[in-house]
Amino acid sequence: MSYYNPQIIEKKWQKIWKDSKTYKSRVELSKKKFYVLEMFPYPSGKIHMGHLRNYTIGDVTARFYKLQNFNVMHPMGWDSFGMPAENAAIENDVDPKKWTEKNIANMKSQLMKIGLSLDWDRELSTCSDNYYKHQQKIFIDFFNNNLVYKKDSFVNWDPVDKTVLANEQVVDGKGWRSGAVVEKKKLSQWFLNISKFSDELLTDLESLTDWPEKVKLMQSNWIGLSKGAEVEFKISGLKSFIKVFTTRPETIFGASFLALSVEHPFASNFKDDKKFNTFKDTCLKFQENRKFDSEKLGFNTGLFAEHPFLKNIKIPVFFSNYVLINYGNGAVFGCPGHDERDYDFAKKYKLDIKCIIKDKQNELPYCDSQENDKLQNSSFLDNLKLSQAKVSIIDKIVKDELGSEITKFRLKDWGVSRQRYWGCPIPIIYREDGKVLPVDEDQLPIKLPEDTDFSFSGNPLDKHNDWKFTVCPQTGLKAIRETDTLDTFFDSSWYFLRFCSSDSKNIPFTDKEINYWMPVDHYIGGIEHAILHLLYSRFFSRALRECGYKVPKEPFLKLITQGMVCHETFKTKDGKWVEPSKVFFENDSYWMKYREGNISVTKGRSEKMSKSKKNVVNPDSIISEYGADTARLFMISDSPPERDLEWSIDGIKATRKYLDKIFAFLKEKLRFTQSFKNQENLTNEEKKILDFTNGVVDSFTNDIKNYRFNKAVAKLRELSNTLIKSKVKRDLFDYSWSTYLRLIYVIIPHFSQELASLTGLKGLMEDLKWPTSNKKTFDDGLAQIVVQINGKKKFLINVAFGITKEKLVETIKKNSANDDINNKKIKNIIYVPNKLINFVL
RNA sequence: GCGAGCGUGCUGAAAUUGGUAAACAGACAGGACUUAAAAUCCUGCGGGUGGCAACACCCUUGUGGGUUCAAGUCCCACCGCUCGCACCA
Repeated sequence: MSYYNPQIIEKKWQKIWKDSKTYKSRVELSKKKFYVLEMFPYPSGKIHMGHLRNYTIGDVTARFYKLQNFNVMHPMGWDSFGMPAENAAIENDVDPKKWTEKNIANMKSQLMKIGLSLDWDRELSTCSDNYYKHQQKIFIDFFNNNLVYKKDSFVNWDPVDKTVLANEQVVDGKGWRSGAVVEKKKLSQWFLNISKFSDELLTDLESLTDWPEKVKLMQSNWIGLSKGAEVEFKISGLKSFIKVFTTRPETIFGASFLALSVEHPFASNFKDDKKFNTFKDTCLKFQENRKFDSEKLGFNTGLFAEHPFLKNIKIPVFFSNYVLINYGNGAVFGCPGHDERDYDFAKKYKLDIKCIIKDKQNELPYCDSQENDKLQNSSFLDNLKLSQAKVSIIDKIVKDELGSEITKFRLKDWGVSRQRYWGCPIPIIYREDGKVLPVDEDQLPIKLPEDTDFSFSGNPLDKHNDWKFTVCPQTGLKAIRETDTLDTFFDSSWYFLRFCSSDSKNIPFTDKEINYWMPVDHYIGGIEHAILHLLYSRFFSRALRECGYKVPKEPFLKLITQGMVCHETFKTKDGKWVEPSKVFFENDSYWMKYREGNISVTKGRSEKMSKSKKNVVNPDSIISEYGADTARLFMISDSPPERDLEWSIDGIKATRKYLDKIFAFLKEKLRFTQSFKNQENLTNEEKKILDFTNGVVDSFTNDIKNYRFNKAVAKLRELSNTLIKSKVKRDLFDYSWSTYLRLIYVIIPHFSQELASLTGLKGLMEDLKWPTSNKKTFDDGLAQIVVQINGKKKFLINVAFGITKEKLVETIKKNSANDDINNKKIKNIIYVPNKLINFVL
């Protein structure tokens, strides 16, 4: 009979924690704060393994720092606007709000069962007007500070979701959620002025010393700085100038054509040209579906541009598909000698290919230049090194007022308009006199209407006349509400601030609370948010500061990006995925039961759990069958957090077995204690056990601090293995096992608390704080030394600690069974004190 | 194409940052208990050679080279995998 019954004890302790508000957090100025945050979930209705892993990692952290005497805040909320709710409304005729609330209730009860040390009093939900009224205020602040603006623009239109996508939400030309091929559509959109902070967002990455390098690099690439110059080319016979951006202005004497994007403003000169319009359509299609190097297309305008420095040189002007409107100026000068793309283009259209770098005539296109390369055929730049030439050409460009030195960023402003119902309404009205005005703050929140018809395609708000038509309260003039809603990334860009003041009624958050709790000390979530969510949040902090809010520039001090939860996959011969639980192994191959017989299946690689690959395991059923503590312990013992975790039901079973064993053993034998006083008269074995226990306290503490949870667990298992086998006196037994329980508490709190309570602890483990080690209590005066010959380990020897090299060599020679040391000539002896000695023969 | 990271037993991994490779687990195999199975416990588990045996010796961190008394760890080249960006001017 198993003594260990997680179903009962987990419920019991969860109730006690809840009733006694154990995890409630308040500002306490006298205590050091610690803000632990896991990325809040979208309430899909069910938690998945990724959640379980994420929140377990966060919970171990939160409990650990709490016991280390920090004032810990560990909140949870819901990223609850977004398309699944609206899709449910369209498909199943349910109210998005009710649908969402039901999902939240469901997921919350699942989260409760994990036993997380969350402060539920701070719970927030982005779709509640209690949250989004503050968000609307923030939007208005942004509006009044020129951080948001409206512009007509071609947008990425997702024909399946019928909405606009941000550039970042387009992956390989397809919608990030729907997977549909994205189309271009012109709409008037709200944009956040994130590019205003490009420079800052980039350089401040350096200050994020506790972020993974990988994430910083991804952000840095995304912001995409390039330094160069803008140069103007005059079009012969016209008054027009074409401004060109280049990172290699020193190659300007190699220019033999101009290439413009078909979306460049200059194209308006050809808007009635049928041939051009056909060409433009072709180019846009090419650009949308590009995979690798597509063919370069050219449209010769018949016009020529004047070279800024060579008055008698005229170069042809083309439109081409290889020049993109959304980078630089949408126009380049072609330098085919030293740029592969320009080279391809020039070859195709038989344009001049000039070599302007010395001795490279036979290596064209010569693109990656060397430090010592010098220029030729370049007028006043001849014989200069490229780096020198760059400086002098920029000087000249500036002096002659032909252009300027300039830095460009890849980062574009963030389009936040969504033609959707289930999002935060944008608090703007369009008055009949043409004015675009923010809603008065005393009218906030602008709530979503609840009687909405979802039977049309497109945006339901746009069709909801009662809601849409309004009047301006100041003037009484008729007005129309903005019917677009905000991108949900807007919602998640400041929720961590709101957690600090979740009950603040009139303002989003208070200075006092922000000042105390922010920044988030440890932020834990998936690597998939490395760019978007984190970059937007960093932008929000800066934008809010411009509006007068006192928030830190960088919201997240330390970032932990957890890996995915993976599971094996199986496929039938005709390529259908098969649930791993249906597969069995027999006669050296894998089979699945199918009607009467078995069919053979092949094992694929382990992949991220996903419905489509049928390799999902539901954490809720694992928790009800094996217990939350088993699930928690398994989630962190196999792999370090940032790496992918391989799901294994055998691992779960074995973890449960281990807990069963320890529970039954300790329940009978342990008397819980916090101290061990009687240190005299210990046997050598007992001394070792005591030292080992203390050593584990240190290593475990360090491993948890460094997010090496798997090592922390290994060390604890080593301790329990040792303790089970050894016979030590009662006091020491109690002390070592109690220490074990106090450490493992942060991982499996119900288990540990229950055992401690059963064996004598009155009260909560929470109140005991973290165990301290007494460092090395005993010293047997010996050092174990590795004896090597030519760098290879031969044997170990125990000698007095601190022994000199000479004494050690003497001892080894006297006792050594290895003839080589005594007989062969020793060339050299390397001695690492108290550790290792190497005889070089 | 550019950038980053990784490569250790059958598997997940560890190795105090240049000093005993494989800690801790999982799978598997053998044994004990049992009429039997499950559960539980014990043992083995990188490869090779020799030995009845306890054991001894040798090899082993993707491949090849280098630095060093000493390399999984540092350097160079190659192979393979993963991720990010990609006609970015």
